[in-house]
Amino acid sequence: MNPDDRREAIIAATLAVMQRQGIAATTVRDVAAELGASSGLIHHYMTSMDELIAEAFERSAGADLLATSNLVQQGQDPLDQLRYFFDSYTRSDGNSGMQLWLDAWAEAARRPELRQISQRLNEAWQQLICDIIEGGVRGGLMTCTDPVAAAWRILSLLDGLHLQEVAHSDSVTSAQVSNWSRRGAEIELGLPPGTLTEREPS
Amino acid sequence: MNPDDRREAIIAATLAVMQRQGIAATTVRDVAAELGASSGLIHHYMTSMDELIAEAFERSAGADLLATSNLVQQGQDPLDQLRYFFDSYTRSDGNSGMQLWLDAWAEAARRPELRQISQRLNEAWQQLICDIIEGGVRGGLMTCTDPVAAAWRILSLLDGLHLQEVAHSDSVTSAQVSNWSRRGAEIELGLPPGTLTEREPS
DNA sequence: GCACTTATTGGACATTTGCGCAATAGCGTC
DNA sequence: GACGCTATTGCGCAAATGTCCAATAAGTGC
Repeated sequence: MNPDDRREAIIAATLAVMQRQGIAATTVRDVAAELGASSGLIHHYMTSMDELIAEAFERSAGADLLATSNLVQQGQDPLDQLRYFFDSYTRSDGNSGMQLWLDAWAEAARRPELRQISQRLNEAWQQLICDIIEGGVRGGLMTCTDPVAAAWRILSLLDGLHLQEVAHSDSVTSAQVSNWSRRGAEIELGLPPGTLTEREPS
Repeated sequence: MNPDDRREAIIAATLAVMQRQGIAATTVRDVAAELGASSGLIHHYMTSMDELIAEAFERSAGADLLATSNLVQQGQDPLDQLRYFFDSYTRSDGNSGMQLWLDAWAEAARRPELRQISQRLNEAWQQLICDIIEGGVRGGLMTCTDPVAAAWRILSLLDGLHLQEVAHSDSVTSAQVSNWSRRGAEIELGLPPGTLTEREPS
């Protein structure tokens, strides 16, 4: 197989294992089994386990960010963009992605490569929200005196609620994450209740 | 040594190792070394590694909750209580406590006993905030139509910001966590800016 | 002093881990 | 068809880990 393709296949297999078992429980042998290849092959392409994990996480989390960013672009105005943002962030396609983030945040203190990636991606998420807010304020659609702080708050609120949902699904449900976070953003930006309500699937 | 004291000593040693190396990297042998005893002794008092970790985490996180709860009691009115709450939650005595929470949330999916404890404690934190809000609404000091949701939002916002501070200290600083979360609560509860500002250390 | 309980030790055991290495297979080039 | 490069294999190694267990030390009540 083409080396580049093989590398991609290894990363994809790693991601599958990571989503199924978590970062800490991902082993070279599991990845090899997922790939249907030998464990030696993984080391032929990757220097170390850490590199493998960091690369796989970046691939997954980066794709999510890009997807959301693209979806936001489709919004007609800042309010519409924010609605798209929440639709994308609170979509309920399993929580494997969020569990990965939980692992990454916890491991960040001890894995420098992973830390760098998660920090960069989180800042990009914040920037995405910040741009929407600044557009909304300019257009007179939103009220906000400190878009940077507000963007961090909205992102942190979402992450904090998602965290509860993933870690303690009995405490906070997926629907509550969606409703409560949207309502929080409405309050934050001086929007009437219901402005950011989820689109009805047609 | 007295069995009860010995048990406490084991838990204290476990906590020290957990804070130094993280939950996932805490081993029985490390705890034994920290204690200056043999590894067999740990298993003589604890059924399993999971129980050991869960108990140590509960001891630490439970003490934090109790301390904050006691401090909140000293507040003269709900606004004062909320101020005490933020003072306690955003105090900067190192982040080892928050790193433990990050580890616990990430591990919750894979360690049922730990999950149960973290869930119970998080619900208690939410309840603490919820009680303050309900008192504030009753007294006409705060505006809030859904105290349960608002309490989850304030807690999640704090956790989400702290998370950024602990995982990516370059992105969000301790002071920003304090300022931004207090401002967020003011917006949430319809309070004038500055109402929840940190007390000046006299 | 003697039996009995319990705290404590130190190491054995099976398993799992990341990683390395010698051997093999596959494929393109002359 | 021979050669050479590299992808790939499969196994082995050393280290680490949770758990268990037989042996010993230390009390403790009679």
